[in-house]
Amino acid sequence: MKRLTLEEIGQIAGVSRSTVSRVINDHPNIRPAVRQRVEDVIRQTGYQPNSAARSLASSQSRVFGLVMPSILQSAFADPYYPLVIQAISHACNKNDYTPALFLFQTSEEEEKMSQRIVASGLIDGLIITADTIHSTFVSKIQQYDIPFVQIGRPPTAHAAAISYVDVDNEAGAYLAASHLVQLGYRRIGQLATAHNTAGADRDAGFRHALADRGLAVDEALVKVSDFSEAGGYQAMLALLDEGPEAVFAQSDAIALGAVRAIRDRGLAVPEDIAVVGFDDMPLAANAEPPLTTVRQPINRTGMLAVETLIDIVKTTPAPARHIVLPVELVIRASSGAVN
Amino acid sequence: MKRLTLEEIGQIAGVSRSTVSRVINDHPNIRPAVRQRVEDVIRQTGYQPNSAARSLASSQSRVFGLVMPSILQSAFADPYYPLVIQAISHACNKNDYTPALFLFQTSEEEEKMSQRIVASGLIDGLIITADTIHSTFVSKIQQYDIPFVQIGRPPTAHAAAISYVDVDNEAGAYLAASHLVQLGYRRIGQLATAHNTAGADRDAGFRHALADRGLAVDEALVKVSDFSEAGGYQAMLALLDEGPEAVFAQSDAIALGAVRAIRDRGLAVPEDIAVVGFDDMPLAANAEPPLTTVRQPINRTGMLAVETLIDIVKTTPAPARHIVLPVELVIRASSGAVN
DNA sequence: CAAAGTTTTGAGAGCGCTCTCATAGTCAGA
DNA sequence: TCTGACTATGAGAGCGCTCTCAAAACTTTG
Repeated sequence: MKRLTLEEIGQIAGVSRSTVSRVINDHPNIRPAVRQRVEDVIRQTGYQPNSAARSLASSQSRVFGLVMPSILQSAFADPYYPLVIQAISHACNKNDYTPALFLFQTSEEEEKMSQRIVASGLIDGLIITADTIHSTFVSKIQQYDIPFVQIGRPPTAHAAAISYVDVDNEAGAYLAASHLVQLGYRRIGQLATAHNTAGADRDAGFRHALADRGLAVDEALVKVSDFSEAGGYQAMLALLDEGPEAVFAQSDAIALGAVRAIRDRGLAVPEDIAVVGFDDMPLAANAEPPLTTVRQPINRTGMLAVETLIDIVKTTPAPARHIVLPVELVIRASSGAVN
Repeated sequence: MKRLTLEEIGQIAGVSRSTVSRVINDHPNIRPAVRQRVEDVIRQTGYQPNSAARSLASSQSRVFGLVMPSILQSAFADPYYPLVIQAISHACNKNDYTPALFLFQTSEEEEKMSQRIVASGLIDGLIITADTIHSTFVSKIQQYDIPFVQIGRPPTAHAAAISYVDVDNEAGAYLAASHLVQLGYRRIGQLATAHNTAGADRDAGFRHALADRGLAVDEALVKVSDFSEAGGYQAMLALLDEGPEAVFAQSDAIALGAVRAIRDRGLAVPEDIAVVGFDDMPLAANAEPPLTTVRQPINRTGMLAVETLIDIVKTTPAPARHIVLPVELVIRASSGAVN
């Protein structure tokens, strides 16, 4: 199955290379009959334009890089990332872009790859996620003129200049915490996370909710975890010593770990301690008890990240775009509101 | 930061484009002094060869496609896949290849993309994983001359002609089941899976182990699950009615679901029912109780898949390579062997 | 029906590399 | 010092597209 060229397709269809190129790129001003004829030949031969030649001539590759600058074992264990990857992959497929994956496990790896990513012309734009507050990747990438969008709000200092797609973490946490207050719980704990803006925003929402209802936040009831189930388990064990009535976990994985810890101490959810999570991962609904949680639209997040990036690539230089998607509270048994 | 070309690097270093090209591609027969001078200029300027031009001229892109032909929600929920992706990404980084991600959620998506993947020249080779027995992707791809390796054994009918990297699922299951028999359990159940060769091989190992020790397999004690925690939970619920003393789960996620089901019925692991998993995911060690399981070398699997593919790309046509990696039993508390 | 405009098509250069082939440079041996 | 055998370097074609510009084919209009 020898690979054909534009020239050969043109020969078969009796037109020039240029005309075939016009048909492929959907240019106007082609006689309908000619367009039809060319399209038929393309379909029959299964012709696919050579992407190297294309990107050399047009200087764009239709490849996006999906970058996760600081992937730790524990970070990738969070089922959130596979879902994001899936969403982005789907959005790329739909828009005729190819997603290339760049995961960095060490800073040497990051260092080595950055240069390649930025300067080889292989990549038209970057979607950056799983970035931590202390990461230097974004500031490094900003020095080059490669377009990028971040998933999740960047640290405040840079947020204005960077395009990003985020979910309304603060509102979500506010919803979750308010829910617990309204159910009558007073000693409300939080399983928080560090070094990421999502965690910071969820923390802020949690605090606002309590404050708005006249409750003081007892710092002893706030424990720091990572985003894993195991982290949630450990943090909850510590929290249990403080005798909480309810707990807001910053992710579903953390919440599940918390539930396990609570039960291992011989207590029941929600009878003894109510639990609310965040994310609404598939496993939240299947958990025992089903988890009250804050649903975030991962698919839309991925889709919008890709579409925004396409937009930026087309119109560079463009003002930074900031998209914040709404979230919703999903009430299930773990918070004690339904039985 | 304008992008430089070979020609310009040559000008700065006082040599021709050809010589610079030789330096970059590590050709012999360059005076050490010249090579040094050129390398200095490259380093100082941060020059990166344009990858489109490179692949147009050399007709290879140094991009591999990572294909998951039939990704269901539940399949991707298995923490196994993120780890495989991570391993492959790492191996690609190391070997100066870029991994492009192709996840197909529907067969239309698969259809649309296959042609692009195969004929556009963007991709030098394919790593295929998460393929089911009924998938048609591999047979479709075989009609083209694009090199590929599969992760996991293909169905027997095609296995001989296809290069793959697998782990010794049968031996692992044999180890796991033997372990349970040796501990004195007799009514040993299995939480199995369908439509995948790994599951079939683990099933075979399970049965051999029982047979070798004179135990008959009670088919009522074999329940089919998918690879998710929720699936394991449901299947275990069904299995519990048959009164098993021990259970071999075909994955850690399934095992964790099983543990949850057992406890929900008020029974204890391992006191009432022993549980053994497969995979040795990070969460197996952190589970409560820690999970006895079969460790498979995911990192090596990914690394070998990439290295094998590189080899095949270089030497096409090449005989199919079959690599089967050893696994080992990791004994923890859930099987009742340690307390 | 000719002139002027408009639409459609083709020719040709060029994108930044690789790779072959020819030439310039180096060195040993006579 | 000159010749033959290497080794090191450069020139040039070509990879398969896109895109500009000019020419050809058609329309419209006075």
